[in-house]
Amino acid sequence: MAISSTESPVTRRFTAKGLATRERIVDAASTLILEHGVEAARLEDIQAAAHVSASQLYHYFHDKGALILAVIDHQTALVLGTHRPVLERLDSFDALYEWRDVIVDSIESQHCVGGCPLGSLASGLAESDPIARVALANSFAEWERLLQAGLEAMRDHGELRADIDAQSLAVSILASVQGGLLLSQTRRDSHSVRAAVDMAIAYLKTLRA
Amino acid sequence: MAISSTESPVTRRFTAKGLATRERIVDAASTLILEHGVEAARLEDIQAAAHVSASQLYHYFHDKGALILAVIDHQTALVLGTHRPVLERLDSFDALYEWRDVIVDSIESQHCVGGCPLGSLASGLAESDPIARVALANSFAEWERLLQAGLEAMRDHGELRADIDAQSLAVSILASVQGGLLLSQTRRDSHSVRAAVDMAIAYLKTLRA
DNA sequence: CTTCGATTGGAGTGAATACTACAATCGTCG
DNA sequence: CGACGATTGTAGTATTCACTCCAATCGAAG
Repeated sequence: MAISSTESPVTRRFTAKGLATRERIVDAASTLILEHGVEAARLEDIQAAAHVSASQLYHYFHDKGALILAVIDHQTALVLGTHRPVLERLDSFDALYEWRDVIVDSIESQHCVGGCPLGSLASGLAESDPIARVALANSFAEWERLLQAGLEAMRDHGELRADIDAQSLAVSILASVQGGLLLSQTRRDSHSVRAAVDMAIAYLKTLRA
Repeated sequence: MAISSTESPVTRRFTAKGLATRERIVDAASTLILEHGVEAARLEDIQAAAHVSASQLYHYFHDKGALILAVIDHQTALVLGTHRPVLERLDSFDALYEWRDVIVDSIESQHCVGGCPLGSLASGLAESDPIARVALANSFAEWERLLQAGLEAMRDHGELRADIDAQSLAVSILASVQGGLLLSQTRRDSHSVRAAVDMAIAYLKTLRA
Protein backbone atom coordinates (compact mmCIF):
# COMPACT_ATOMS: atom_id res chain seq x y z
CA MET A 1 0.00 0.00 0.00
CA ALA A 2 0.91 3.65 -0.13
CA ILE A 3 2.96 3.61 -3.28
CA SER A 4 2.44 3.00 -6.99
CA SER A 5 3.37 4.97 -10.05
CA THR A 6 1.65 7.80 -11.84
CA GLU A 7 0.07 5.37 -14.32
CA SER A 8 -1.13 8.08 -16.67
CA PRO A 9 -1.81 6.55 -20.10
CA VAL A 10 -4.12 3.65 -19.46
CA THR A 11 -4.71 2.89 -23.13
CA ARG A 12 -1.24 1.90 -24.14
CA ARG A 13 0.23 -1.46 -24.97
CA PHE A 14 -3.09 -3.19 -24.28
CA THR A 15 -5.39 -4.86 -26.79
CA ALA A 16 -9.16 -4.62 -26.62
CA LYS A 17 -9.32 -7.99 -24.90
CA GLY A 18 -6.70 -6.89 -22.43
CA LEU A 19 -8.59 -3.70 -21.64
CA ALA A 20 -11.73 -5.73 -21.03
CA THR A 21 -9.85 -7.89 -18.54
CA ARG A 22 -8.45 -4.80 -16.88
CA GLU A 23 -11.93 -3.38 -16.58
CA ARG A 24 -13.23 -6.61 -15.11
CA ILE A 25 -10.55 -6.43 -12.44
CA VAL A 26 -11.33 -2.81 -11.58
CA ASP A 27 -15.05 -3.55 -11.41
CA ALA A 28 -14.55 -6.49 -9.08
CA ALA A 29 -12.10 -4.55 -6.92
CA SER A 30 -14.50 -1.61 -6.67
CA THR A 31 -17.35 -3.81 -5.54
CA LEU A 32 -15.34 -5.75 -2.99
CA ILE A 33 -13.73 -2.62 -1.59
CA LEU A 34 -17.11 -0.98 -1.23
CA GLU A 35 -18.56 -4.02 0.51
CA HIS A 36 -15.69 -4.84 2.83
CA GLY A 37 -13.53 -1.74 3.08
CA VAL A 38 -10.27 -0.84 1.38
CA GLU A 39 -7.86 -2.72 3.61
CA ALA A 40 -10.11 -5.72 4.10
CA ALA A 41 -10.38 -6.34 0.36
CA ARG A 42 -7.94 -9.12 -0.45
CA LEU A 43 -6.34 -9.46 -3.84
CA GLU A 44 -7.20 -13.15 -3.87
CA ASP A 45 -10.90 -12.40 -3.58
CA ILE A 46 -10.66 -9.79 -6.31
CA GLN A 47 -9.00 -12.34 -8.58
CA ALA A 48 -11.79 -14.82 -7.92
CA ALA A 49 -14.55 -12.25 -8.44
CA ALA A 50 -13.00 -11.03 -11.69
CA HIS A 51 -12.19 -14.57 -12.87
CA VAL A 52 -8.55 -13.75 -13.44
CA SER A 53 -5.30 -15.23 -12.20
CA ALA A 54 -2.65 -13.47 -10.16
CA SER A 55 -0.44 -13.02 -13.19
CA GLN A 56 -3.20 -11.18 -15.02
CA LEU A 57 -3.74 -8.83 -12.14
CA TYR A 58 -0.06 -7.98 -12.03
CA HIS A 59 0.09 -7.75 -15.79
CA TYR A 60 -2.32 -4.81 -15.66
CA PHE A 61 -1.35 -3.23 -12.34
CA HIS A 62 2.09 -2.74 -10.90
CA ASP A 63 0.88 -3.41 -7.37
CA LYS A 64 -2.12 -3.12 -5.08
CA GLY A 65 -1.61 0.63 -4.77
CA ALA A 66 -1.93 1.06 -8.52
CA LEU A 67 -5.10 -1.00 -8.54
CA ILE A 68 -6.54 1.16 -5.79
CA LEU A 69 -5.76 4.28 -7.78
CA ALA A 70 -7.63 2.76 -10.70
CA VAL A 71 -10.54 2.03 -8.38
CA ILE A 72 -10.51 5.65 -7.25
CA ASP A 73 -10.67 6.79 -10.88
CA HIS A 74 -13.44 4.32 -11.57
CA GLN A 75 -15.56 5.31 -8.60
CA THR A 76 -14.96 8.98 -9.27
CA ALA A 77 -16.23 8.55 -12.81
CA LEU A 78 -19.24 6.63 -11.56
CA VAL A 79 -20.19 9.10 -8.85
CA LEU A 80 -19.60 12.21 -10.93
CA GLY A 81 -21.30 10.51 -13.87
CA THR A 82 -24.37 10.03 -11.74
CA HIS A 83 -24.41 13.50 -10.23
CA ARG A 84 -23.25 15.57 -13.17
CA PRO A 85 -26.42 15.36 -15.28
CA VAL A 86 -28.56 16.17 -12.24
CA LEU A 87 -26.39 19.02 -11.01
CA GLU A 88 -26.07 20.48 -14.49
CA ARG A 89 -29.82 20.92 -14.62
CA LEU A 90 -30.15 22.71 -11.31
CA ASP A 91 -32.62 25.48 -11.94
CA SER A 92 -35.11 25.09 -9.12
CA PHE A 93 -35.55 23.75 -5.62
CA ASP A 94 -37.48 20.85 -7.07
CA ALA A 95 -34.35 19.89 -9.00
CA LEU A 96 -32.41 20.10 -5.76
CA TYR A 97 -34.78 17.67 -4.10
CA GLU A 98 -34.40 15.35 -7.04
CA TRP A 99 -30.69 15.44 -6.45
CA ARG A 100 -31.30 14.54 -2.81
CA ASP A 101 -33.40 11.61 -3.94
CA VAL A 102 -30.57 10.40 -6.15
CA ILE A 103 -28.34 10.29 -3.09
CA VAL A 104 -30.87 8.70 -0.77
CA ASP A 105 -32.03 6.15 -3.35
CA SER A 106 -28.47 5.22 -4.12
CA ILE A 107 -27.54 4.35 -0.57
CA GLU A 108 -30.86 2.66 0.11
CA SER A 109 -30.34 0.46 -2.94
CA GLN A 110 -27.29 -0.99 -1.22
CA HIS A 111 -28.97 -1.05 2.19
CA CYS A 112 -26.57 1.58 3.49
CA VAL A 113 -23.59 -0.74 3.06
CA GLY A 114 -20.38 0.94 1.96
CA GLY A 115 -21.54 4.51 2.37
CA CYS A 116 -20.17 6.89 -0.22
CA PRO A 117 -17.56 5.12 -2.37
CA LEU A 118 -15.37 8.20 -2.40
CA GLY A 119 -15.87 9.05 1.25
CA SER A 120 -15.00 5.53 2.37
CA LEU A 121 -11.93 5.44 0.19
CA ALA A 122 -10.83 8.83 1.49
CA SER A 123 -11.23 7.84 5.11
CA GLY A 124 -9.51 4.51 4.61
CA LEU A 125 -6.56 5.81 2.61
CA ALA A 126 -5.95 9.37 3.82
CA GLU A 127 -3.40 8.31 6.42
CA SER A 128 -1.79 5.42 4.61
CA ASP A 129 -1.55 6.41 0.94
CA PRO A 130 -0.63 10.05 0.21
CA ILE A 131 -1.11 9.64 -3.53
CA ALA A 132 -4.58 8.23 -3.07
CA ARG A 133 -5.39 11.01 -0.62
CA VAL A 134 -4.56 13.68 -3.20
CA ALA A 135 -6.47 11.83 -5.91
CA LEU A 136 -9.54 11.75 -3.69
CA ALA A 137 -9.11 15.41 -2.76
CA ASN A 138 -9.27 16.12 -6.50
CA SER A 139 -12.40 14.01 -6.84
CA PHE A 140 -14.07 15.95 -4.06
CA ALA A 141 -12.95 19.22 -5.64
CA GLU A 142 -14.54 18.25 -8.93
CA TRP A 143 -17.75 17.20 -7.23
CA GLU A 144 -17.75 20.50 -5.41
CA ARG A 145 -17.26 22.38 -8.68
CA LEU A 146 -20.35 20.74 -10.14
CA LEU A 147 -22.32 21.70 -7.07
CA GLN A 148 -21.01 25.25 -7.13
CA ALA A 149 -21.88 25.62 -10.81
CA GLY A 150 -25.37 24.37 -10.08
CA LEU A 151 -25.83 26.90 -7.28
CA GLU A 152 -24.58 29.67 -9.55
CA ALA A 153 -27.04 28.56 -12.18
CA MET A 154 -29.83 28.77 -9.64
CA ARG A 155 -28.61 32.20 -8.67
CA ASP A 156 -28.53 33.34 -12.28
CA HIS A 157 -31.98 31.88 -12.68
CA GLY A 158 -33.21 34.17 -9.95
CA GLU A 159 -33.79 31.32 -7.50
CA LEU A 160 -31.03 32.40 -5.14
CA ARG A 161 -29.82 35.81 -4.05
CA ALA A 162 -27.06 37.45 -6.04
CA ASP A 163 -24.73 37.75 -3.06
CA ILE A 164 -24.48 34.08 -2.12
CA ASP A 165 -21.04 32.55 -1.59
CA ALA A 166 -21.50 29.62 -3.94
CA GLN A 167 -18.11 28.14 -3.16
CA SER A 168 -18.56 27.98 0.61
CA LEU A 169 -22.07 26.69 0.13
CA ALA A 170 -20.82 23.94 -2.15
CA VAL A 171 -18.21 22.80 0.40
CA SER A 172 -20.79 22.83 3.15
CA ILE A 173 -23.41 20.94 1.21
CA LEU A 174 -20.88 18.31 0.15
CA ALA A 175 -19.93 17.98 3.82
CA SER A 176 -23.58 17.41 4.69
CA VAL A 177 -23.77 14.70 2.07
CA GLN A 178 -20.58 12.98 3.21
CA GLY A 179 -21.35 13.22 6.91
CA GLY A 180 -24.91 12.11 6.35
CA LEU A 181 -23.75 9.11 4.35
CA LEU A 182 -21.24 8.17 7.04
CA LEU A 183 -23.91 8.30 9.74
CA SER A 184 -26.30 6.33 7.55
CA GLN A 185 -23.64 3.75 6.83
CA THR A 186 -22.85 3.37 10.52
CA ARG A 187 -26.53 3.15 11.48
CA ARG A 188 -27.68 1.19 8.46
CA ASP A 189 -30.50 3.72 8.13
CA SER A 190 -30.91 6.33 5.41
CA HIS A 191 -32.67 8.82 7.68
CA SER A 192 -29.42 10.57 8.56
CA VAL A 193 -28.39 11.51 5.00
CA ARG A 194 -31.88 12.55 4.20
CA ALA A 195 -32.08 14.84 7.22
CA ALA A 196 -28.62 16.26 6.55
CA VAL A 197 -29.27 17.09 2.90
CA ASP A 198 -32.72 18.40 3.73
CA MET A 199 -31.20 20.80 6.24
CA ALA A 200 -28.74 22.03 3.66
CA ILE A 201 -31.54 22.63 1.17
CA ALA A 202 -33.67 24.28 3.84
CA TYR A 203 -30.82 26.69 4.44
CA LEU A 204 -30.59 27.45 0.72
CA LYS A 205 -34.30 28.27 0.81
CA THR A 206 -33.54 31.04 3.28
CA LEU A 207 -31.25 32.47 0.60
CA ARG A 208 -33.93 32.82 -2.04
CA ALA A 209 -33.93 35.99 -4.08
CA MET B 1 -10.96 -8.70 13.67
CA ALA B 2 -14.71 -8.59 13.84
CA ILE B 3 -15.20 -10.57 16.99
CA SER B 4 -14.39 -10.28 20.68
CA SER B 5 -16.49 -10.60 23.77
CA THR B 6 -18.77 -8.19 25.53
CA GLU B 7 -15.96 -7.20 27.89
CA SER B 8 -18.29 -5.41 30.29
CA PRO B 9 -16.54 -5.15 33.65
CA VAL B 10 -13.17 -3.65 32.93
CA THR B 11 -12.24 -3.43 36.57
CA ARG B 12 -12.15 -7.09 37.41
CA ARG B 13 -9.23 -9.32 38.23
CA PHE B 14 -6.76 -6.51 37.54
CA THR B 15 -4.57 -4.72 40.02
CA ALA B 16 -3.88 -0.99 39.87
CA LYS B 17 -0.60 -1.65 38.11
CA GLY B 18 -2.32 -3.90 35.64
CA LEU B 19 -4.96 -1.30 34.91
CA ALA B 20 -2.23 1.25 34.30
CA THR B 21 -0.62 -1.08 31.77
CA ARG B 22 -3.95 -1.67 30.13
CA GLU B 23 -4.49 2.06 29.87
CA ARG B 24 -1.04 2.54 28.38
CA ILE B 25 -1.89 0.02 25.70
CA VAL B 26 -5.22 1.66 24.88
CA ASP B 27 -3.60 5.09 24.73
CA ALA B 28 -0.88 3.91 22.36
CA ALA B 29 -3.36 2.04 20.20
CA SER B 30 -5.63 5.08 20.01
CA THR B 31 -2.81 7.33 18.88
CA LEU B 32 -1.44 4.92 16.30
CA ILE B 33 -4.87 4.14 14.92
CA LEU B 34 -5.64 7.83 14.60
CA GLU B 35 -2.36 8.52 12.84
CA HIS B 36 -2.27 5.55 10.49
CA GLY B 37 -5.81 4.23 10.25
CA VAL B 38 -7.46 1.26 11.94
CA GLU B 39 -6.25 -1.51 9.67
CA ALA B 40 -2.80 -0.05 9.17
CA ALA B 41 -2.09 -0.01 12.90
CA ARG B 42 0.08 -3.04 13.66
CA LEU B 43 0.01 -4.72 17.03
CA GLU B 44 3.80 -4.77 17.07
CA ASP B 45 3.95 -0.98 16.80
CA ILE B 46 1.37 -0.63 19.54
CA GLN B 47 3.45 -2.87 21.79
CA ALA B 48 6.53 -0.76 21.14
CA ALA B 49 4.71 2.53 21.69
CA ALA B 50 3.16 1.29 24.94
CA HIS B 51 6.39 -0.38 26.08
CA VAL B 52 4.73 -3.72 26.63
CA SER B 53 5.36 -7.23 25.35
CA ALA B 54 2.98 -9.35 23.31
CA SER B 55 2.03 -11.42 26.33
CA GLN B 56 0.93 -8.31 28.17
CA LEU B 57 -1.23 -7.17 25.31
CA TYR B 58 -2.96 -10.54 25.18
CA HIS B 59 -3.23 -10.66 28.92
CA TYR B 60 -5.46 -7.60 28.84
CA PHE B 61 -7.24 -8.13 25.53
CA HIS B 62 -8.55 -11.33 24.07
CA ASP B 63 -7.63 -10.28 20.55
CA LYS B 64 -7.19 -7.27 18.30
CA GLY B 65 -10.94 -6.85 18.00
CA ALA B 66 -11.27 -6.50 21.76
CA LEU B 67 -8.49 -3.91 21.80
CA ILE B 68 -10.26 -1.97 19.08
CA LEU B 69 -13.47 -1.99 21.09
CA ALA B 70 -11.51 -0.58 24.02
CA VAL B 71 -10.11 2.10 21.72
CA ILE B 72 -13.64 2.96 20.62
CA ASP B 73 -14.68 3.35 24.27
CA HIS B 74 -11.61 5.44 24.96
CA GLN B 75 -12.07 7.77 22.02
CA THR B 76 -15.78 8.06 22.71
CA ALA B 77 -15.03 9.14 26.26
CA LEU B 78 -12.43 11.62 25.01
CA VAL B 79 -14.63 13.16 22.35
CA LEU B 80 -17.77 13.33 24.46
CA GLY B 81 -15.70 14.54 27.39
CA THR B 82 -14.49 17.42 25.27
CA HIS B 83 -17.86 18.31 23.79
CA ARG B 84 -20.14 17.67 26.74
CA PRO B 85 -19.14 20.66 28.87
CA VAL B 86 -19.44 22.96 25.86
CA LEU B 87 -22.74 21.56 24.64
CA GLU B 88 -24.21 21.55 28.13
CA ARG B 89 -23.75 25.28 28.30
CA LEU B 90 -25.42 26.10 25.01
CA ASP B 91 -27.50 29.15 25.71
CA SER B 92 -26.53 31.52 22.91
CA PHE B 93 -25.15 31.65 19.40
CA ASP B 94 -21.85 32.80 20.82
CA ALA B 95 -21.65 29.53 22.71
CA LEU B 96 -22.38 27.72 19.46
CA TYR B 97 -19.46 29.44 17.79
CA GLU B 98 -17.26 28.47 20.71
CA TRP B 99 -18.25 24.90 20.07
CA ARG B 100 -17.28 25.31 16.43
CA ASP B 101 -13.91 26.63 17.56
CA VAL B 102 -13.39 23.58 19.74
CA ILE B 103 -13.86 21.42 16.66
CA VAL B 104 -11.71 23.52 14.34
CA ASP B 105 -8.94 24.00 16.90
CA SER B 106 -8.88 20.31 17.64
CA ILE B 107 -8.31 19.24 14.05
CA GLU B 108 -5.86 22.05 13.40
CA SER B 109 -3.81 21.00 16.41
CA GLN B 110 -3.16 17.70 14.65
CA HIS B 111 -2.72 19.35 11.26
CA CYS B 112 -5.88 17.67 9.95
CA VAL B 113 -4.34 14.21 10.35
CA GLY B 114 -6.74 11.50 11.45
CA GLY B 115 -9.92 13.50 11.08
CA CYS B 116 -12.55 12.72 13.68
CA PRO B 117 -11.46 9.73 15.79
CA LEU B 118 -14.98 8.34 15.84
CA GLY B 119 -15.71 9.08 12.20
CA SER B 120 -12.52 7.41 11.03
CA LEU B 121 -13.15 4.37 13.19
CA ALA B 122 -16.72 4.15 11.92
CA SER B 123 -15.68 4.34 8.29
CA GLY B 124 -12.87 1.85 8.75
CA LEU B 125 -14.84 -0.71 10.73
CA ALA B 126 -18.44 -0.43 9.55
CA GLU B 127 -18.05 -3.14 6.92
CA SER B 128 -15.63 -5.41 8.70
CA ASP B 129 -16.62 -5.45 12.38
CA PRO B 130 -20.36 -5.46 13.13
CA ILE B 131 -19.84 -5.13 16.88
CA ALA B 132 -17.62 -2.11 16.43
CA ARG B 133 -20.14 -0.62 14.02
CA VAL B 134 -22.91 -0.81 16.61
CA ALA B 135 -20.64 0.57 19.32
CA LEU B 136 -19.83 3.55 17.13
CA ALA B 137 -23.48 4.03 16.23
CA ASN B 138 -24.11 4.32 19.95
CA SER B 139 -21.31 6.83 20.32
CA PHE B 140 -22.80 8.96 17.57
CA ALA B 141 -26.23 8.65 19.17
CA GLU B 142 -24.89 9.92 22.47
CA TRP B 143 -23.08 12.79 20.77
CA GLU B 144 -26.31 13.61 19.00
CA ARG B 145 -28.24 13.56 22.26
CA LEU B 146 -25.88 16.14 23.75
CA LEU B 147 -26.37 18.31 20.70
CA GLN B 148 -30.12 17.91 20.79
CA ALA B 149 -30.25 18.79 24.49
CA GLY B 150 -28.20 21.88 23.77
CA LEU B 151 -30.55 22.97 21.01
CA GLU B 152 -33.53 22.40 23.28
CA ALA B 153 -31.84 24.49 25.93
CA MET B 154 -31.38 27.29 23.42
CA ARG B 155 -35.01 26.93 22.46
CA ASP B 156 -36.12 27.08 26.08
CA HIS B 157 -33.85 30.07 26.49
CA GLY B 158 -35.79 31.86 23.79
CA GLU B 159 -32.90 31.76 21.34
CA LEU B 160 -34.65 29.37 18.96
CA ARG B 161 -38.24 29.04 17.88
CA ALA B 162 -40.52 26.74 19.87
CA ASP B 163 -41.38 24.60 16.87
CA ILE B 164 -37.88 23.46 15.88
CA ASP B 165 -37.23 19.77 15.33
CA ALA B 166 -34.26 19.48 17.65
CA GLN B 167 -33.66 15.84 16.82
CA SER B 168 -33.43 16.29 13.05
CA LEU B 169 -31.31 19.36 13.55
CA ALA B 170 -28.94 17.46 15.81
CA VAL B 171 -28.49 14.68 13.22
CA SER B 172 -27.90 17.22 10.48
CA ILE B 173 -25.42 19.28 12.43
CA LEU B 174 -23.48 16.18 13.44
CA ALA B 175 -23.42 15.21 9.76
CA SER B 176 -21.98 18.62 8.90
CA VAL B 177 -19.27 18.12 11.50
CA GLN B 178 -18.41 14.62 10.32
CA GLY B 179 -18.47 15.46 6.63
CA GLY B 180 -16.52 18.64 7.20
CA LEU B 181 -13.89 16.77 9.16
CA LEU B 182 -13.60 14.14 6.45
CA LEU B 183 -13.10 16.78 3.77
CA SER B 184 -10.58 18.62 5.94
CA GLN B 185 -8.72 15.39 6.62
CA THR B 186 -8.58 14.57 2.92
CA ARG B 187 -7.49 18.09 1.99
CA ARG B 188 -5.27 18.70 5.00
CA ASP B 189 -7.05 22.05 5.37
CA SER B 190 -9.46 23.04 8.12
CA HIS B 191 -11.46 25.39 5.90
CA SER B 192 -13.95 22.67 5.02
CA VAL B 193 -15.08 21.86 8.58
CA ARG B 194 -15.25 25.48 9.42
CA ALA B 195 -17.44 26.25 6.42
CA ALA B 196 -19.65 23.25 7.08
CA VAL B 197 -20.28 24.04 10.74
CA ASP B 198 -20.72 27.71 9.96
CA MET B 199 -23.43 26.85 7.46
CA ALA B 200 -25.21 24.72 10.04
CA ILE B 201 -25.09 27.56 12.56
CA ALA B 202 -26.20 30.05 9.92
CA TYR B 203 -29.23 27.88 9.32
CA LEU B 204 -29.99 27.81 13.03
CA LYS B 205 -29.90 31.60 12.99
CA THR B 206 -32.80 31.58 10.56
CA LEU B 207 -34.73 29.66 13.22
CA ARG B 208 -34.39 32.34 15.88
CA ALA B 209 -37.44 33.07 17.96
C1' DC C 1 1.87 -19.83 -42.25
C1' DT C 2 5.12 -17.46 -39.29
C1' DT C 3 6.40 -14.46 -35.87
C1' DC C 4 6.31 -12.06 -31.89
C1' DG C 5 4.29 -9.58 -28.39
C1' DA C 6 0.07 -9.63 -25.56
C1' DT C 7 -2.33 -12.51 -22.54
C1' DT C 8 -3.02 -16.20 -19.36
C1' DG C 9 -2.30 -20.30 -15.96
C1' DG C 10 -0.64 -22.25 -11.99
C1' DA C 11 2.42 -23.17 -8.67
C1' DG C 12 5.28 -21.09 -5.44
C1' DT C 13 7.97 -17.74 -2.13
C1' DG C 14 9.07 -14.58 1.33
C1' DA C 15 7.74 -11.35 4.51
C1' DA C 16 4.59 -9.60 7.67
C1' DT C 17 1.79 -10.30 11.61
C1' DA C 18 -1.81 -11.95 14.68
C1' DC C 19 -1.50 -14.96 18.21
C1' DT C 20 0.59 -18.71 21.66
C1' DA C 21 3.48 -21.41 25.14
C1' DC C 22 5.74 -21.41 29.02
C1' DA C 23 8.43 -19.92 32.49
C1' DA C 24 10.12 -16.15 35.46
C1' DT C 25 9.04 -12.45 38.66
C1' DC C 26 6.25 -9.31 41.21
C1' DG C 27 3.24 -8.09 44.93
C1' DT C 28 -0.58 -8.69 47.76
C1' DC C 29 -2.78 -10.97 51.50
C1' DG C 30 -3.12 -14.42 54.97
C1' DC D 1 7.35 -15.29 55.81
C1' DG D 2 4.82 -18.17 52.43
C1' DA D 3 1.65 -18.83 48.92
C1' DC D 4 -0.66 -17.89 45.00
C1' DG D 5 -2.47 -15.24 41.52
C1' DA D 6 -1.33 -11.15 38.70
C1' DT D 7 2.05 -9.51 35.65
C1' DT D 8 5.73 -9.71 32.41
C1' DG D 9 9.55 -11.58 29.09
C1' DT D 10 11.24 -14.46 25.44
C1' DA D 11 10.87 -17.08 21.87
C1' DG D 12 8.46 -18.90 19.19
C1' DT D 13 4.31 -20.80 15.42
C1' DA D 14 0.88 -20.67 11.97
C1' DT D 15 -1.23 -18.37 8.59
C1' DT D 16 -2.37 -14.96 5.59
C1' DC D 17 -1.35 -12.34 1.61
C1' DA D 18 1.05 -9.43 -1.59
C1' DC D 19 3.83 -10.51 -5.10
C1' DT D 20 6.93 -13.55 -8.54
C1' DC D 21 8.45 -17.02 -12.09
C1' DC D 22 8.19 -19.32 -16.09
C1' DA D 23 6.05 -21.52 -19.46
C1' DA D 24 1.91 -22.03 -22.35
C1' DT D 25 -1.41 -20.01 -25.53
C1' DC D 26 -3.71 -16.53 -28.09
C1' DG D 27 -4.12 -13.43 -31.85
C1' DA D 28 -2.95 -9.71 -34.98
C1' DA D 29 0.25 -8.20 -38.60
C1' DG D 30 3.11 -9.29 -42.42
